[in-house]
Amino acid sequence: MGITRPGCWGYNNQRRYQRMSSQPVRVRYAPSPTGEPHVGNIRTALFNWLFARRHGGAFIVRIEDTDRDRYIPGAVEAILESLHWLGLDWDEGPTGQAQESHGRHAPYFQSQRLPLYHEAAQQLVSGGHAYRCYCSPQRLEELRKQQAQEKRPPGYDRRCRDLTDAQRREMETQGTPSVVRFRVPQEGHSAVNDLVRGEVTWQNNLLDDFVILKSDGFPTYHLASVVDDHHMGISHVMRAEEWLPSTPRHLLLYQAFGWEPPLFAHLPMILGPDRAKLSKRHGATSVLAYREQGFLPEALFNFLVLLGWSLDDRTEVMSRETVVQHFSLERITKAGAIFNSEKLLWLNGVYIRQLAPEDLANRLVPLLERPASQGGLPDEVARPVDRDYLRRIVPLVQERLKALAEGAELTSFFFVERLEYDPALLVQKGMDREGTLRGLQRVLAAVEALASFDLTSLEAAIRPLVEELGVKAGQLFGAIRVATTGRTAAPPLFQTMEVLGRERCLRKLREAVAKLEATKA
RNA sequence: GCCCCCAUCGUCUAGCGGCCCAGGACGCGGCCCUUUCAAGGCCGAGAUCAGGGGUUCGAAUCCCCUUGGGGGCACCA
Repeated sequence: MGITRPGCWGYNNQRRYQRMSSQPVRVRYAPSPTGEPHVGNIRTALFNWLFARRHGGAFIVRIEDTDRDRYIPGAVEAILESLHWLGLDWDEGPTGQAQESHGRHAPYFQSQRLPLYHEAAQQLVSGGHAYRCYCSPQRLEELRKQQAQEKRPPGYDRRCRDLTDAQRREMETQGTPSVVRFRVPQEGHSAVNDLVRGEVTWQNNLLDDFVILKSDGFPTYHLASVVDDHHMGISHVMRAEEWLPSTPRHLLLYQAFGWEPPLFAHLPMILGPDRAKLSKRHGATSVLAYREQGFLPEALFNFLVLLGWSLDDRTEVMSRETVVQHFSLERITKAGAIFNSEKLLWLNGVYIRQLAPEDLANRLVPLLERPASQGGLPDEVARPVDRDYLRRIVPLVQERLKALAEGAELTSFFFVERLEYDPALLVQKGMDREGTLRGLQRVLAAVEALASFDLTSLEAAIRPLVEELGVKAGQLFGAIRVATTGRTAAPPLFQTMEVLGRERCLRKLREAVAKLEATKA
Protein backbone atom coordinates (compact mmCIF):
# COMPACT_ATOMS: atom_id res chain seq x y z
CA MET A 1 0.00 0.00 0.00
CA GLY A 2 0.90 3.57 -0.12
CA ILE A 3 2.10 3.29 -3.68
CA THR A 4 -0.45 5.73 -4.93
CA ARG A 5 -0.46 8.42 -2.35
CA PRO A 6 -1.65 10.81 -5.04
CA GLY A 7 -4.88 8.87 -5.05
CA CYS A 8 -5.43 9.58 -1.40
CA TRP A 9 -6.83 13.04 -1.60
CA GLY A 10 -8.62 12.52 1.63
CA TYR A 11 -5.57 12.92 3.78
CA ASN A 12 -5.21 16.52 2.80
CA ASN A 13 -8.81 17.43 3.02
CA GLN A 14 -8.68 18.82 6.51
CA ARG A 15 -6.13 21.38 5.51
CA ARG A 16 -7.81 21.99 2.20
CA TYR A 17 -11.17 22.60 3.82
CA GLN A 18 -9.68 25.29 5.96
CA ARG A 19 -7.95 26.87 3.06
CA MET A 20 -11.06 26.76 0.98
CA SER A 21 -13.18 28.30 3.66
CA SER A 22 -11.69 31.59 2.59
CA GLN A 23 -12.28 30.72 -1.05
CA PRO A 24 -15.63 31.50 -2.62
CA VAL A 25 -18.25 28.83 -2.10
CA ARG A 26 -19.65 27.68 -5.40
CA VAL A 27 -22.13 24.84 -5.40
CA ARG A 28 -24.38 23.44 -8.06
CA TYR A 29 -27.60 21.59 -8.57
CA ALA A 30 -27.16 19.43 -11.65
CA PRO A 31 -30.42 17.74 -12.57
CA SER A 32 -31.00 15.71 -15.64
CA PRO A 33 -34.12 16.65 -17.64
CA THR A 34 -35.84 13.30 -17.46
CA GLY A 35 -39.08 14.43 -15.86
CA GLU A 36 -40.54 16.55 -13.11
CA PRO A 37 -38.17 16.72 -10.16
CA HIS A 38 -39.42 14.88 -7.11
CA VAL A 39 -39.06 15.97 -3.53
CA GLY A 40 -35.92 13.95 -2.87
CA ASN A 41 -34.23 15.50 -5.80
CA ILE A 42 -35.24 19.01 -4.89
CA ARG A 43 -34.03 18.47 -1.33
CA THR A 44 -30.54 18.17 -2.78
CA ALA A 45 -31.07 21.46 -4.56
CA LEU A 46 -32.32 22.96 -1.32
CA PHE A 47 -29.26 21.95 0.68
CA ASN A 48 -26.96 23.29 -2.00
CA TRP A 49 -28.89 26.53 -2.08
CA LEU A 50 -28.79 26.83 1.71
CA PHE A 51 -25.07 26.21 1.77
CA ALA A 52 -24.46 28.84 -0.88
CA ARG A 53 -26.65 31.42 0.82
CA ARG A 54 -25.19 30.67 4.23
CA HIS A 55 -21.69 31.30 2.99
CA GLY A 56 -22.46 34.10 0.60
CA GLY A 57 -21.48 31.86 -2.28
CA ALA A 58 -22.98 31.07 -5.64
CA PHE A 59 -25.74 28.59 -6.39
CA ILE A 60 -25.45 27.28 -9.90
CA VAL A 61 -27.94 25.26 -11.90
CA ARG A 62 -26.55 23.06 -14.61
CA ILE A 63 -28.64 20.88 -16.88
CA GLU A 64 -27.09 17.46 -17.42
CA ASP A 65 -28.73 16.60 -20.70
CA THR A 66 -26.20 14.15 -22.05
CA ASP A 67 -28.64 11.34 -22.61
CA ARG A 68 -30.73 12.01 -25.70
CA ASP A 69 -32.82 8.91 -25.11
CA ARG A 70 -34.09 9.89 -21.72
CA TYR A 71 -34.61 13.56 -22.48
CA ILE A 72 -38.17 14.66 -21.83
CA PRO A 73 -39.40 17.88 -23.41
CA GLY A 74 -40.66 20.27 -20.79
CA ALA A 75 -38.55 18.75 -18.04
CA VAL A 76 -36.16 21.71 -17.89
CA GLU A 77 -39.11 24.02 -17.46
CA ALA A 78 -40.52 21.83 -14.71
CA ILE A 79 -37.18 21.83 -12.92
CA LEU A 80 -36.80 25.59 -13.08
CA GLU A 81 -40.43 26.07 -12.10
CA SER A 82 -39.96 23.84 -9.06
CA LEU A 83 -36.90 25.77 -7.95
CA HIS A 84 -38.61 29.06 -8.54
CA TRP A 85 -41.71 28.03 -6.63
CA LEU A 86 -39.65 27.03 -3.61
CA GLY A 87 -37.72 30.27 -3.78
CA LEU A 88 -34.41 28.67 -4.65
CA ASP A 89 -32.97 31.35 -6.86
CA TRP A 90 -29.83 30.61 -8.83
CA ASP A 91 -26.92 32.86 -9.62
CA GLU A 92 -25.78 31.13 -12.78
CA GLY A 93 -27.60 28.73 -15.05
CA PRO A 94 -30.52 28.59 -17.47
CA THR A 95 -32.34 31.86 -17.94
CA GLY A 96 -35.65 30.11 -18.35
CA GLN A 97 -35.77 31.36 -21.92
CA ALA A 98 -35.44 28.43 -24.31
CA GLN A 99 -31.99 26.95 -24.01
CA GLU A 100 -30.32 30.15 -22.90
CA SER A 101 -27.98 30.51 -19.96
CA HIS A 102 -26.52 33.33 -17.96
CA GLY A 103 -23.34 33.40 -15.93
CA ARG A 104 -19.65 33.62 -16.57
CA HIS A 105 -19.32 29.93 -17.38
CA ALA A 106 -22.22 29.72 -19.81
CA PRO A 107 -23.63 27.69 -21.35
CA TYR A 108 -25.06 25.63 -18.50
CA PHE A 109 -26.57 22.95 -20.69
CA GLN A 110 -24.10 20.13 -21.12
CA SER A 111 -25.42 19.39 -24.57
CA GLN A 112 -23.99 22.78 -25.54
CA ARG A 113 -20.56 22.06 -24.12
CA LEU A 114 -19.60 19.03 -26.17
CA PRO A 115 -16.26 20.40 -27.49
CA LEU A 116 -15.09 20.79 -23.91
CA TYR A 117 -15.65 17.12 -23.17
CA HIS A 118 -14.10 16.01 -26.43
CA GLU A 119 -11.03 18.01 -25.66
CA ALA A 120 -10.86 16.59 -22.16
CA ALA A 121 -11.31 13.03 -23.39
CA GLN A 122 -8.62 13.58 -25.99
CA GLN A 123 -6.32 14.89 -23.31
CA LEU A 124 -6.78 11.73 -21.31
CA VAL A 125 -6.26 9.50 -24.31
CA SER A 126 -3.07 11.33 -25.23
CA GLY A 127 -1.84 11.04 -21.68
CA GLY A 128 -2.54 7.34 -21.60
CA HIS A 129 -5.30 7.72 -19.03
CA ALA A 130 -8.00 6.62 -21.42
CA TYR A 131 -8.39 4.53 -24.53
CA ARG A 132 -10.83 3.83 -27.31
CA CYS A 133 -12.92 0.73 -26.92
CA TYR A 134 -14.55 -0.96 -29.91
CA CYS A 135 -16.60 -3.56 -28.09
CA SER A 136 -20.19 -3.68 -29.28
CA PRO A 137 -23.09 -3.19 -26.90
CA GLN A 138 -24.13 -6.74 -27.70
CA ARG A 139 -20.80 -8.14 -26.59
CA LEU A 140 -20.96 -6.15 -23.38
CA GLU A 141 -24.47 -7.38 -22.82
CA GLU A 142 -23.36 -10.98 -23.18
CA LEU A 143 -20.39 -10.35 -20.99
CA ARG A 144 -22.62 -9.10 -18.23
CA LYS A 145 -24.94 -12.03 -18.62
CA GLN A 146 -22.08 -14.46 -18.34
CA GLN A 147 -20.66 -12.68 -15.33
CA ALA A 148 -24.02 -12.83 -13.63
CA GLN A 149 -24.27 -16.52 -14.41
CA GLU A 150 -20.87 -17.22 -12.94
CA LYS A 151 -21.75 -15.01 -9.98
CA ARG A 152 -18.84 -12.76 -10.79
CA PRO A 153 -18.97 -9.01 -10.32
CA PRO A 154 -20.18 -7.29 -13.47
CA GLY A 155 -17.76 -5.00 -15.26
CA TYR A 156 -15.86 -4.44 -18.45
CA ASP A 157 -13.20 -7.07 -19.09
CA ARG A 158 -10.70 -4.56 -20.51
CA ARG A 159 -10.45 -6.30 -23.87
CA CYS A 160 -9.56 -3.07 -25.67
CA ARG A 161 -7.34 -1.69 -22.94
CA ASP A 162 -4.12 -2.77 -24.56
CA LEU A 163 -4.86 -2.82 -28.25
CA THR A 164 -1.85 -2.21 -30.48
CA ASP A 165 -1.76 0.80 -32.75
CA ALA A 166 -2.22 -1.52 -35.70
CA GLN A 167 -5.30 -3.13 -34.20
CA ARG A 168 -6.72 0.26 -33.45
CA ARG A 169 -6.07 1.50 -36.99
CA GLU A 170 -7.76 -1.60 -38.29
CA MET A 171 -10.91 -0.94 -36.28
CA GLU A 172 -10.93 2.69 -37.33
CA THR A 173 -10.61 1.94 -41.03
CA GLN A 174 -13.44 -0.56 -40.69
CA GLY A 175 -15.46 2.25 -39.22
CA THR A 176 -16.24 0.33 -36.03
CA PRO A 177 -18.07 2.58 -33.58
CA SER A 178 -16.15 3.21 -30.42
CA VAL A 179 -16.36 4.75 -26.98
CA VAL A 180 -13.63 6.16 -24.80
CA ARG A 181 -12.93 4.36 -21.56
CA PHE A 182 -10.96 5.52 -18.58
CA ARG A 183 -7.90 3.42 -17.80
CA VAL A 184 -8.38 2.76 -14.10
CA PRO A 185 -5.10 2.18 -12.28
CA GLN A 186 -4.93 -1.38 -11.04
CA GLU A 187 -3.12 -0.61 -7.85
CA GLY A 188 -3.56 1.71 -4.91
CA HIS A 189 -6.73 3.11 -3.50
CA SER A 190 -8.80 6.24 -3.64
CA ALA A 191 -10.15 8.00 -0.62
CA VAL A 192 -12.41 10.94 -0.04
CA ASN A 193 -12.89 12.85 3.15
CA ASP A 194 -16.60 13.25 2.84
CA LEU A 195 -17.90 16.26 4.70
CA VAL A 196 -20.81 14.37 6.16
CA ARG A 197 -19.44 10.84 6.34
CA GLY A 198 -15.77 11.19 7.03
CA GLU A 199 -13.17 9.20 5.18
CA VAL A 200 -14.32 6.59 2.70
CA THR A 201 -11.82 4.42 0.85
CA TRP A 202 -12.00 2.20 -2.23
CA GLN A 203 -9.51 -0.16 -3.80
CA ASN A 204 -8.82 0.95 -7.35
CA ASN A 205 -8.58 -2.58 -8.71
CA LEU A 206 -12.23 -3.15 -7.90
CA LEU A 207 -13.30 -0.47 -10.36
CA ASP A 208 -13.74 -1.28 -14.00
CA ASP A 209 -12.71 0.84 -16.97
CA PHE A 210 -15.82 2.96 -17.20
CA VAL A 211 -16.96 4.80 -20.31
CA ILE A 212 -16.34 8.52 -20.35
CA LEU A 213 -17.35 9.31 -23.92
CA LYS A 214 -20.21 7.49 -25.61
CA SER A 215 -20.23 6.42 -29.23
CA ASP A 216 -22.67 9.18 -30.09
CA GLY A 217 -20.09 11.72 -29.01
CA PHE A 218 -21.84 12.64 -25.78
CA PRO A 219 -19.94 12.35 -22.51
CA THR A 220 -21.14 10.18 -19.67
CA TYR A 221 -22.07 11.72 -16.35
CA HIS A 222 -18.65 10.95 -14.91
CA LEU A 223 -16.69 12.91 -17.47
CA ALA A 224 -19.15 15.74 -17.93
CA SER A 225 -19.65 16.48 -14.26
CA VAL A 226 -15.95 16.40 -13.46
CA VAL A 227 -15.02 18.60 -16.39
CA ASP A 228 -17.80 21.07 -15.64
CA ASP A 229 -17.28 21.15 -11.91
CA HIS A 230 -13.67 21.97 -12.55
CA HIS A 231 -14.25 24.60 -15.19
CA MET A 232 -17.07 26.17 -13.26
CA GLY A 233 -14.96 26.42 -10.15
CA ILE A 234 -17.27 24.30 -8.02
CA SER A 235 -15.95 24.25 -4.45
CA HIS A 236 -18.28 21.69 -2.90
CA VAL A 237 -20.12 18.86 -4.55
CA MET A 238 -23.21 18.14 -2.50
CA ARG A 239 -25.25 15.32 -3.95
CA ALA A 240 -27.33 12.37 -2.84
CA GLU A 241 -25.71 9.34 -1.28
CA GLU A 242 -26.44 7.24 -4.33
CA TRP A 243 -23.45 8.98 -5.89
CA LEU A 244 -21.01 7.88 -3.25
CA PRO A 245 -19.99 4.71 -5.14
CA SER A 246 -19.00 6.71 -8.20
CA THR A 247 -16.86 9.11 -6.24
CA PRO A 248 -13.63 7.10 -6.65
CA ARG A 249 -14.06 7.29 -10.41
CA HIS A 250 -14.39 11.03 -10.17
CA LEU A 251 -11.39 11.27 -7.90
CA LEU A 252 -9.36 9.27 -10.40
CA LEU A 253 -10.47 11.57 -13.19
CA TYR A 254 -9.40 14.67 -11.27
CA GLN A 255 -6.10 12.99 -10.63
CA ALA A 256 -5.61 12.09 -14.30
CA PHE A 257 -6.41 15.64 -15.34
CA GLY A 258 -4.11 16.99 -12.69
CA TRP A 259 -6.93 19.02 -11.18
CA GLU A 260 -7.66 19.55 -7.54
CA PRO A 261 -10.99 17.93 -6.74
CA PRO A 262 -13.74 19.85 -4.97
CA LEU A 263 -14.87 18.83 -1.52
CA PHE A 264 -17.62 16.25 -1.37
CA ALA A 265 -20.66 15.94 0.84
CA HIS A 266 -23.00 13.03 0.24
CA LEU A 267 -26.44 13.78 1.53
CA PRO A 268 -28.74 11.19 3.09
CA MET A 269 -31.42 9.90 0.78
CA ILE A 270 -35.12 10.45 1.09
CA LEU A 271 -36.99 7.20 1.36
CA GLY A 272 -40.52 6.03 0.74
CA PRO A 273 -42.59 4.38 3.48
CA ASP A 274 -41.01 1.05 2.51
CA ARG A 275 -37.55 2.47 3.19
CA ALA A 276 -36.59 2.24 -0.47
CA LYS A 277 -35.28 5.20 -2.40
CA LEU A 278 -38.17 7.55 -3.06
CA SER A 279 -39.53 7.22 -6.58
CA LYS A 280 -42.65 7.72 -8.68
CA ARG A 281 -44.10 4.46 -7.55
CA HIS A 282 -44.43 5.91 -4.06
CA GLY A 283 -47.20 8.10 -5.41
CA ALA A 284 -47.30 11.82 -6.05
CA THR A 285 -43.74 12.80 -5.28
CA SER A 286 -43.30 15.54 -7.83
CA VAL A 287 -42.75 18.98 -6.36
CA LEU A 288 -45.27 20.47 -8.73
CA ALA A 289 -47.84 17.90 -7.62
CA TYR A 290 -47.50 19.23 -4.08
CA ARG A 291 -48.20 22.67 -5.38
CA GLU A 292 -51.35 21.37 -7.07
CA GLN A 293 -52.49 19.88 -3.79
CA GLY A 294 -52.20 23.21 -2.11
CA PHE A 295 -49.01 22.91 -0.15
CA LEU A 296 -47.34 26.20 0.61
CA PRO A 297 -43.80 26.52 -0.71
CA GLU A 298 -42.65 27.81 2.65
CA ALA A 299 -44.08 24.70 4.32
CA LEU A 300 -42.47 22.28 1.90
CA PHE A 301 -39.23 24.20 2.24
CA ASN A 302 -39.34 23.92 6.01
CA PHE A 303 -40.31 20.27 5.90
CA LEU A 304 -37.59 19.31 3.45
CA VAL A 305 -34.99 21.10 5.56
CA LEU A 306 -35.98 18.91 8.49
CA LEU A 307 -35.38 15.79 6.42
CA GLY A 308 -31.72 15.35 7.15
CA TRP A 309 -30.91 18.48 9.05
CA SER A 310 -31.84 19.99 12.38
CA LEU A 311 -31.23 23.33 14.01
CA ASP A 312 -31.24 22.01 17.56
CA ASP A 313 -33.23 19.65 19.75
CA ARG A 314 -36.56 21.41 19.43
CA THR A 315 -36.89 24.06 16.75
CA GLU A 316 -39.00 22.81 13.89
CA VAL A 317 -40.98 25.67 12.45
CA MET A 318 -38.38 28.01 11.02
CA SER A 319 -38.38 30.87 8.59
CA ARG A 320 -36.24 30.67 5.51
CA GLU A 321 -33.97 33.35 6.99
CA THR A 322 -33.44 31.39 10.18
CA VAL A 323 -32.49 28.29 8.26
CA VAL A 324 -30.07 30.19 6.05
CA GLN A 325 -28.51 31.75 9.10
CA HIS A 326 -27.94 28.43 10.86
CA PHE A 327 -27.43 25.90 8.09
CA SER A 328 -24.31 23.83 8.50
CA LEU A 329 -22.95 20.59 7.10
CA GLU A 330 -22.08 19.39 10.60
CA ARG A 331 -25.74 19.05 11.48
CA ILE A 332 -26.67 16.92 8.49
CA THR A 333 -27.82 13.42 9.38
CA LYS A 334 -26.16 10.39 7.86
CA ALA A 335 -29.09 8.00 7.73
CA GLY A 336 -31.79 8.15 5.09
CA ALA A 337 -35.11 9.67 6.05
CA ILE A 338 -38.61 8.49 5.26
CA PHE A 339 -40.80 11.17 3.77
CA ASN A 340 -43.55 11.54 6.37
CA SER A 341 -46.42 13.15 4.51
CA GLU A 342 -48.58 13.41 7.62
CA LYS A 343 -46.06 15.67 9.25
CA LEU A 344 -45.84 17.73 6.09
CA LEU A 345 -49.61 18.15 6.19
CA TRP A 346 -49.44 19.32 9.79
CA LEU A 347 -46.66 21.76 8.98
CA ASN A 348 -48.61 23.06 6.03
CA GLY A 349 -51.51 23.77 8.38
CA VAL A 350 -49.17 25.67 10.66
CA TYR A 351 -48.06 27.86 7.78
CA ILE A 352 -51.59 28.36 6.53
CA ARG A 353 -52.64 29.61 9.95
CA GLN A 354 -49.72 32.02 9.98
CA LEU A 355 -50.80 33.64 6.73
CA ALA A 356 -52.49 37.03 6.69
CA PRO A 357 -56.12 36.28 5.72
CA GLU A 358 -55.75 38.51 2.69
CA ASP A 359 -52.74 36.50 1.57
CA LEU A 360 -54.54 33.22 2.13
CA ALA A 361 -57.50 34.43 0.11
CA ASN A 362 -55.24 35.29 -2.79
CA ARG A 363 -53.56 31.91 -2.70
CA LEU A 364 -56.91 30.18 -2.55
CA VAL A 365 -58.41 31.84 -5.59
CA PRO A 366 -56.65 29.89 -8.35
CA LEU A 367 -57.43 26.59 -6.64
CA LEU A 368 -61.06 27.49 -6.03
CA GLU A 369 -61.53 28.59 -9.61
CA ARG A 370 -60.35 25.30 -11.06
CA PRO A 371 -63.11 23.10 -12.52
CA ALA A 372 -64.86 20.98 -9.92
CA SER A 373 -63.36 17.92 -11.54
CA GLN A 374 -59.94 19.26 -10.64
CA GLY A 375 -60.84 20.04 -7.07
CA GLY A 376 -62.32 23.50 -7.56
CA LEU A 377 -65.68 24.84 -6.42
CA PRO A 378 -68.83 23.30 -7.93
CA ASP A 379 -69.12 24.35 -11.55
CA GLU A 380 -72.42 26.17 -10.91
CA VAL A 381 -70.48 28.76 -8.93
CA ALA A 382 -69.62 31.73 -11.09
CA ARG A 383 -66.00 32.49 -11.93
CA PRO A 384 -64.21 34.62 -11.11
CA VAL A 385 -64.95 34.11 -7.47
CA ASP A 386 -66.30 37.14 -5.57
CA ARG A 387 -63.12 38.39 -3.93
CA ASP A 388 -64.77 40.52 -1.28
CA TYR A 389 -67.00 37.68 -0.24
CA LEU A 390 -64.03 35.30 -0.15
CA ARG A 391 -62.07 37.70 1.99
CA ARG A 392 -64.80 37.49 4.62
CA ILE A 393 -65.02 33.70 4.37
CA VAL A 394 -61.32 33.03 4.75
CA PRO A 395 -60.96 33.82 8.46
CA LEU A 396 -63.62 31.22 9.15
CA VAL A 397 -61.81 28.38 7.41
CA GLN A 398 -58.22 29.37 7.96
CA GLU A 399 -57.57 27.26 11.02
CA ARG A 400 -59.44 24.34 9.48
CA LEU A 401 -57.32 24.10 6.36
CA LYS A 402 -54.37 21.79 6.08
CA ALA A 403 -53.91 22.13 2.36
CA LEU A 404 -55.26 24.80 0.04
CA ALA A 405 -56.90 22.15 -2.10
CA GLU A 406 -59.32 21.51 0.76
CA GLY A 407 -60.57 25.06 0.34
CA ALA A 408 -63.24 24.21 -2.18
CA GLU A 409 -64.76 21.54 0.01
CA LEU A 410 -64.62 23.68 3.11
CA THR A 411 -66.18 26.76 1.55
CA SER A 412 -68.52 25.45 -1.13
CA PHE A 413 -71.66 25.95 0.98
CA PHE A 414 -70.96 29.66 1.07
CA PHE A 415 -71.24 29.77 -2.70
CA VAL A 416 -73.83 27.30 -3.89
CA GLU A 417 -77.41 28.41 -4.35
CA ARG A 418 -79.16 25.31 -3.08
CA LEU A 419 -77.78 23.05 -0.40
CA GLU A 420 -78.11 19.33 -0.85
CA TYR A 421 -78.44 17.42 2.38
CA ASP A 422 -80.49 14.81 4.10
CA PRO A 423 -83.29 16.56 6.06
CA ALA A 424 -82.80 14.01 8.82
CA LEU A 425 -79.56 15.82 9.66
CA LEU A 426 -81.61 18.78 10.82
CA VAL A 427 -83.04 16.77 13.66
CA GLN A 428 -80.51 16.84 16.46
CA LYS A 429 -79.88 14.18 19.02
CA GLY A 430 -82.70 14.20 21.58
CA MET A 431 -84.97 16.15 19.28
CA ASP A 432 -87.81 15.14 17.01
CA ARG A 433 -89.06 16.43 13.72
CA GLU A 434 -91.80 18.56 15.21
CA GLY A 435 -89.58 20.20 17.75
CA THR A 436 -86.96 20.93 15.15
CA LEU A 437 -89.50 22.36 12.78
CA ARG A 438 -90.96 24.58 15.47
CA GLY A 439 -87.50 25.72 16.43
CA LEU A 440 -86.44 26.57 12.91
CA GLN A 441 -89.66 28.44 12.29
CA ARG A 442 -89.08 30.44 15.43
CA VAL A 443 -85.49 31.18 14.36
CA LEU A 444 -86.70 32.18 10.94
CA ALA A 445 -89.12 34.65 12.44
CA ALA A 446 -86.46 36.05 14.71
CA VAL A 447 -83.97 36.47 11.89
CA GLU A 448 -86.57 38.05 9.62
CA ALA A 449 -87.25 40.61 12.32
CA LEU A 450 -83.60 41.55 12.67
CA ALA A 451 -82.83 45.17 11.92
CA SER A 452 -79.12 44.69 11.44
CA PHE A 453 -77.49 41.49 10.37
CA ASP A 454 -74.27 41.21 12.31
CA LEU A 455 -72.67 38.79 14.70
CA THR A 456 -73.89 40.50 17.84
CA SER A 457 -77.45 41.02 16.69
CA LEU A 458 -77.70 37.46 15.46
CA GLU A 459 -76.50 36.01 18.69
CA ALA A 460 -78.70 38.37 20.73
CA ALA A 461 -81.70 37.29 18.75
CA ILE A 462 -81.07 33.58 18.58
CA ARG A 463 -79.43 32.54 21.83
CA PRO A 464 -82.45 33.46 24.00
CA LEU A 465 -84.54 31.10 21.87
CA VAL A 466 -82.75 28.19 23.49
CA GLU A 467 -84.49 28.86 26.74
CA GLU A 468 -87.75 29.87 25.14
CA LEU A 469 -87.92 26.60 23.19
CA GLY A 470 -86.70 24.57 26.10
CA VAL A 471 -83.90 22.86 24.20
CA LYS A 472 -80.16 22.69 24.58
CA ALA A 473 -77.97 25.20 22.84
CA GLY A 474 -76.28 22.47 20.87
CA GLN A 475 -79.61 21.18 19.66
CA LEU A 476 -80.83 24.46 18.34
CA PHE A 477 -77.51 25.59 16.95
CA GLY A 478 -76.96 22.23 15.36
CA ALA A 479 -80.23 22.46 13.50
CA ILE A 480 -79.49 25.96 12.31
CA ARG A 481 -76.01 24.88 11.29
CA VAL A 482 -77.34 22.16 9.05
CA ALA A 483 -80.01 24.49 7.70
CA THR A 484 -77.53 27.18 6.77
CA THR A 485 -74.53 25.11 5.73
CA GLY A 486 -75.92 21.73 4.85
CA ARG A 487 -73.44 20.00 7.08
CA THR A 488 -72.87 19.05 10.67
CA ALA A 489 -69.35 20.36 10.84
CA ALA A 490 -68.77 23.98 9.90
CA PRO A 491 -67.24 27.19 11.22
CA PRO A 492 -68.85 28.88 14.26
CA LEU A 493 -72.52 29.40 13.58
CA PHE A 494 -73.08 33.12 14.09
CA GLN A 495 -69.94 34.09 12.27
CA THR A 496 -70.95 31.86 9.42
CA MET A 497 -74.40 33.40 9.29
CA GLU A 498 -72.98 36.87 9.36
CA VAL A 499 -70.76 36.15 6.39
CA LEU A 500 -73.53 34.35 4.52
CA GLY A 501 -75.66 37.45 4.90
CA ARG A 502 -79.30 38.07 5.46
CA GLU A 503 -80.68 36.92 2.13
CA ARG A 504 -78.80 33.64 1.95
CA CYS A 505 -79.62 32.81 5.56
CA LEU A 506 -83.30 33.49 5.19
CA ARG A 507 -83.55 31.52 2.02
CA LYS A 508 -81.75 28.58 3.54
CA LEU A 509 -83.81 28.62 6.69
CA ARG A 510 -86.98 28.64 4.62
CA GLU A 511 -85.69 25.78 2.54
CA ALA A 512 -84.90 23.82 5.67
CA VAL A 513 -88.38 24.37 7.00
CA ALA A 514 -89.82 23.29 3.67
CA LYS A 515 -87.64 20.19 3.62
CA LEU A 516 -88.81 19.22 7.07
CA GLU A 517 -92.41 19.79 6.20
CA ALA A 518 -92.00 17.67 3.11
CA THR A 519 -90.76 14.77 5.19
CA LYS A 520 -93.84 14.79 7.39
CA ALA A 521 -95.33 11.40 7.09
C1' G B 1 -22.03 -12.13 -6.21
C1' C B 2 -18.80 -7.85 -5.15
C1' C B 3 -18.09 -2.74 -3.19
C1' C B 4 -19.81 1.26 -0.16
C1' C B 5 -23.00 3.75 3.39
C1' C B 6 -26.24 3.61 7.54
C1' A B 7 -28.51 1.90 12.49
C1' U B 8 -32.03 6.35 19.22
C1' C B 9 -39.91 5.92 20.19
C1' G B 10 -44.35 3.76 14.17
C1' U B 11 -42.03 8.38 11.56
C1' C B 12 -38.63 12.98 11.57
C1' U B 13 -34.98 13.92 15.08
C1' A B 14 -31.81 15.89 19.89
C1' G B 15 -27.73 13.52 22.04
C1' C B 16 -20.88 14.29 19.84
C1' G B 17 -18.16 9.86 27.77
C1' G B 18 -20.96 11.45 33.34
C1' C B 19 -26.45 16.84 32.75
C1' C B 20 -30.08 10.57 29.76
C1' C B 21 -33.34 4.36 33.67
C1' A B 22 -32.82 9.23 26.78
C1' G B 23 -35.38 15.37 25.20
C1' G B 24 -38.59 17.64 21.15
C1' A B 25 -42.06 17.10 16.92
C1' C B 26 -45.76 14.34 13.76
C1' G B 27 -49.19 10.58 14.49
C1' C B 28 -52.10 7.99 18.43
C1' G B 29 -55.19 7.95 23.31
C1' G B 30 -57.44 10.91 27.32
C1' C B 31 -58.93 15.48 29.59
C1' C B 32 -59.89 20.86 29.29
C1' C B 33 -61.93 24.83 26.26
C1' U B 34 -66.52 24.62 23.26
C1' U B 35 -73.03 25.42 19.60
C1' U B 36 -70.37 21.31 15.62
C1' C B 37 -65.57 20.85 13.25
C1' A B 38 -61.02 22.76 13.87
C1' A B 39 -57.32 25.48 16.44
C1' G B 40 -55.26 25.82 21.33
C1' G B 41 -53.86 24.00 26.41
C1' C B 42 -52.71 19.91 29.71
C1' C B 43 -51.73 14.71 30.51
C1' G B 44 -50.44 9.87 28.67
C1' A B 45 -48.89 5.48 26.01
C1' G B 46 -44.57 4.78 22.99
C1' A B 47 -37.06 3.50 22.38
C1' U B 48 -34.01 -2.78 27.54
C1' C B 49 -30.55 3.70 22.43
C1' A B 50 -30.53 -3.41 16.61
C1' G B 51 -27.61 -7.64 19.22
C1' G B 52 -22.93 -9.21 21.25
C1' G B 53 -18.10 -8.25 22.73
C1' G B 54 -14.50 -4.82 24.26
C1' U B 55 -12.13 0.33 26.02
C1' U B 56 -13.25 3.27 30.50
C1' C B 57 -14.19 4.67 37.37
C1' G B 58 -18.35 5.61 33.88
C1' A B 59 -21.02 4.47 27.09
C1' A B 60 -26.85 5.90 23.34
C1' U B 61 -22.14 8.40 22.77
C1' C B 62 -15.26 5.41 21.29
C1' C B 63 -13.43 0.40 18.92
C1' C B 64 -14.52 -4.61 16.87
C1' C B 65 -17.88 -8.42 15.27
C1' U B 66 -22.78 -9.98 14.00
C1' U B 67 -27.51 -8.81 12.27
C1' G B 68 -30.69 -5.68 9.73
C1' G B 69 -31.75 -1.80 6.21
C1' G B 70 -30.24 1.07 2.06
C1' G B 71 -27.32 2.45 -2.16
C1' G B 72 -24.11 1.20 -6.22
C1' C B 73 -21.91 -2.19 -9.83
C1' A B 74 -24.96 0.65 -18.12
C1' C B 75 -22.39 3.63 -24.42
C1' C B 76 -28.60 6.38 -17.35
C1' A B 77 -27.88 10.19 -14.56
